[in-house]
Amino acid sequence: MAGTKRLPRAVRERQMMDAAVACFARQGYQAASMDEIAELAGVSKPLVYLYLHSKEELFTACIRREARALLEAVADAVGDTDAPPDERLWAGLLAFFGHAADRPDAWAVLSRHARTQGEPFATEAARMREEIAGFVTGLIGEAARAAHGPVAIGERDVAALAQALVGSAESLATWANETPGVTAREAAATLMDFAWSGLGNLMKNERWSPR
Amino acid sequence: MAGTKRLPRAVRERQMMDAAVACFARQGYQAASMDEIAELAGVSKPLVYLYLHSKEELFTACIRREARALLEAVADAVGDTDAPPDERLWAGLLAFFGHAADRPDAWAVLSRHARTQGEPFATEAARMREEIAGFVTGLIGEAARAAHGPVAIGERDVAALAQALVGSAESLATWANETPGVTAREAAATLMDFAWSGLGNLMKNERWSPR
Amino acid sequence: MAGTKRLPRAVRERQMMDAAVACFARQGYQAASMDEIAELAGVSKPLVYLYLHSKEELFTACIRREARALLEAVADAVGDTDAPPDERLWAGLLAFFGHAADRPDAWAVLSRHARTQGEPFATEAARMREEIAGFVTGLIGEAARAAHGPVAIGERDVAALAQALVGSAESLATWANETPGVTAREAAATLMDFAWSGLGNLMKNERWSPR
Amino acid sequence: MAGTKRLPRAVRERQMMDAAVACFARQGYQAASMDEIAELAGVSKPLVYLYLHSKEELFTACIRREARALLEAVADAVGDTDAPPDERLWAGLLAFFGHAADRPDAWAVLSRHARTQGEPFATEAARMREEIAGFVTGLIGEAARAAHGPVAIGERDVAALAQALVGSAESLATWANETPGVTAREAAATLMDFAWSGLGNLMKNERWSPR
DNA sequence: TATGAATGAGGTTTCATTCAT
DNA sequence: GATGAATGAAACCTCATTCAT
Repeated sequence: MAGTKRLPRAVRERQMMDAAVACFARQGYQAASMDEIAELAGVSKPLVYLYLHSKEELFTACIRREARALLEAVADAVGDTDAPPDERLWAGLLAFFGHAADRPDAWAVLSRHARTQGEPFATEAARMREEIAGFVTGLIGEAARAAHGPVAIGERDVAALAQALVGSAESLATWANETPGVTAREAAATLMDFAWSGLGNLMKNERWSPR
Repeated sequence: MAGTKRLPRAVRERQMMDAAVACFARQGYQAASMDEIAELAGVSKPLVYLYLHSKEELFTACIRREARALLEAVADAVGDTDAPPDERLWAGLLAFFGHAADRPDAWAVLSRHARTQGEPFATEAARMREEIAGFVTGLIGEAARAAHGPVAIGERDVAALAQALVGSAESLATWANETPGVTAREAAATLMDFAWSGLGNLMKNERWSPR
Repeated sequence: MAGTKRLPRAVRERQMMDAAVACFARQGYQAASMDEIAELAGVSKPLVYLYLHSKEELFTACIRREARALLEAVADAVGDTDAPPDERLWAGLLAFFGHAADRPDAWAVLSRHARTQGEPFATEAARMREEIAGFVTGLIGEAARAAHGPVAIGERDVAALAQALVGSAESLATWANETPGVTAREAAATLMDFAWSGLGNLMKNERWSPR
Repeated sequence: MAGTKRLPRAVRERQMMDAAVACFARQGYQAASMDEIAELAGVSKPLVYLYLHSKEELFTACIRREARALLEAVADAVGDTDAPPDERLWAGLLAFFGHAADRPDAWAVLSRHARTQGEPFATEAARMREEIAGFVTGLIGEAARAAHGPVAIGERDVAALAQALVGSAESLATWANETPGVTAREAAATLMDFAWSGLGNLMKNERWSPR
C-alpha cells in the first residue's frame, strides 16, 4: 500500500514537505496531523519521522523552504541592474504577488500560520518579513532620493513605514488569493500607486498634523 | 479550593473570558487548554463549561466581546460630529491604536488567532475587519472629496485600497505592541501621513504605470 | 425559576419520581442525568438530593414504586374469590397487560432497565418477577389440578415453566407497547391460549421426546 | 507493557472484541469503560481506537459478531434436510440453548444490553431476533401443518405467537445461564413441550375464551 | 529503504454531588 | 422549603512518537 516504490531521499523529502505545506495551510500547525501528512505524501509515518524528525522540525523546514523560494523570486525579479528604481520596485511587487498567487498554500503557511505559533516559528517568519521589508524600503528610499533629492527621515520613521508597507502587501496578497478574479497584477498596481505617491509626499516632508 | 468566594455569574463569566483572552493570545486557539484557562480564571473546569459551554463557544465569545469593544472605541472617537473628516479620521486612528495598545491580548486574539482558525471564527473576525475598513474608507473618501472635489474611482479599487489600509493598520498596531517605546500616537501618525498623502494623489488619479 | 411554589414533600416527591421514571425509561439508568430529571420535575437539583439522596436510591425507589403498583394491579384483579381458576388467570393477565399499556414508561423501567443495571437493581427487579411468576404458576397449577385431577410435575419443571411463561408475558407486553394497534386484551388472549392449552397437555404428561 | 508481543491485526481485533463482550456483558454498554476493555484485552486504549474506532462501533461490532455466530449455530443445526419438522425444531432449540450456554457473555450482550441501549443497537438486535423468530415460527408452522393439516391463523396471531415463543426462549436461556445445574437440554425440552403442545391446540383452533 | 504494530500523555467534555444562603 | 454556585472524578478520544522487522 501507499508508495511501495523506493525513491531517492530527496524526492521523498520533497513529497513530504509538499504534503505538509498543504496540510498546514488548510488546517494550521496544531490541527494538522502527522497521520494526514504521511497519507497525503503517500508514505508511512515512520518514514516521515526518519527524514524530518519531528512535527516541529517539519514545520520549520516548510517555513524555511517557502520563505527562501519567495525571497528568491523577489530577488531575481528585482535584480541589481541599473534600471530605474520604480521599475525595479514594480518588478519586485509583481514577482511577490505572482509567487503568492502561484503557491497559495505556501503563502498561507508563511503569512498566517508561521507567525501565530509562537517560538521558534515566529522568529523564522519574522526573519523573512524583515528581509522583504528591507528590499522594499531600500528600493523606495532609492527611488525617493532619485525623484526628490536627498531627504532625511528618521530611522524610526523608516521602520514604521516598512511595517505599513509590508502589512499592506500581506493583506493584499491574501485578499487576492481569496477573492476570485483579482489578479496579482492588480494587487501590485494598487500597492504601487499607494506606496509610490504616499511615499513621495512623505519624502517631501508633507505631513498631516492635528490642528 | 481555587476562588473560595461565591460570585455572581456575570462576574465569573467576565473573569473566565479575561483568562481565556490571555491564554488564547499567548498560545493560540488550539494550543491553549481549558485546564489552563480555568486555572488562570481561578475556577474549576466544569464551571467554565457550565457558563461558556465549549471551547469553541468560549473562543467565539471572546472574539465577539473584543471586536465589539474595539469597534465601539473607534466609533465613539469618530463620532458623527461635523468636524472635518481628517480630524475625525485622526481621532479614529488614535482610538484604534490606543485600544490595541491598551489591550494587547485582545488585539492579538483578533488580529492573529481569530483569522487563522478557520470557520466559524474567521467569519466573525472578517465581519469586524470589514466594519473597520468601512469606517476608514468612508472617512477617507469623504476627506478626499472635500479636498479634491468629486472623483470617481472604481469599486474594485476601493476594495483593494481598504485591504491595503487595514493591512497597514494591523501591521502597525502589532508592531507597536511588540516594539518597546513605540506609542499609539506614533503609529497613528505614520498611517495618517501614509494614507492621507497617498490617497490624495490617488484621488487626483495620479497613478504609476509601467512604461 | 422552576417551581417557585412551595409544595408539601409528598407531592414534590411524586413529581420527582414521575420525572425520573420518564427519564430512565427513555434513556436508561446511566444515560439519564440528574440535571434532566430535576428539570423535568420542575425543581432544582439540590432538592432532588434532599428528598431522594442519590441517583441510586432514586432509581431503586422508582423500581419499588412501579413494581408495587404493577403487583397490586394484578393482585386486585385476581382476588381470592372462589371463581374458577381460569377466569382468575384471565383477569390477572388482563390487569397485567393493561397496566403495562397504561404506564409504558414504568413498564420499560421494570422490564428493560432495572434488570440490566447489575446490583442492587437486578435483585429488586427479580423479586417482582418472582412474585409475578408465583401468581401465575399458582393459578395455573390450581387450574390444572381442577381440570385434570392431581398431577405431579417436578419442582424444576414448574420453575422452568414459570420462566417460559413470564418470558412470554414480558415479551408480549413490550411488543404490545411498541406496536401500534395491538391491545392489551389481544396480548392477554394470546398468552391465555398458549399457556392454557400448552399447560393442559403438559399436565397430562404428553411430552415431546426425540426419537 | 501489557501484551509485549506484536500480533497481527486480526488476532488483536479478536482479543479486543472478546474483552469487550465480557465487559459489556458484566457492566452494560454505558457502564463499561474503554479503559477496562483495553486492559482486559491486554492492549493500550489507543490501539482499541485504532482498530475499532469508537465505543459505539465496538459495541455494534460485538453485537454483529455474536448475532451472526448464534444464527449460524442455529441454522447449521436446523439444516435444510427433509427430516421431520419436529426433529429439526428440536435440533434448532438444542443448538440455540447450547450456544447461549457456551457463550453466556455473548448471550447477555445480545439479549439484555443490545436491546436496551436505543438506536442504533436496538435495530441491530431486533434484526437478529426477527431472524430467530422466523426460523422458529417457520418450523412450527410446518410441523403444525404436518400434524394437523392446513390451518389458517391470522397474520397478527402469528406475530403475537412469535413474540411469545421468542420471549420464552430468551427467558429460559437466561434462566439456564444463571441457575447452576440447569442444562441447555432441559431448557430446550421445556420449550419444546410447551411450544409443541400449545401450538398443537392452537392450530386446532381450541382457544380459551371468557364466559 | 520502508512499514505494521503499539503506546504515553494529554485533550475536551460530562456527571453526580455538595456548600452556603 | 428551595436554590445558585461550585467541583472531584472520570469518561471518550487523539496525537506525536517509537519499536521491531
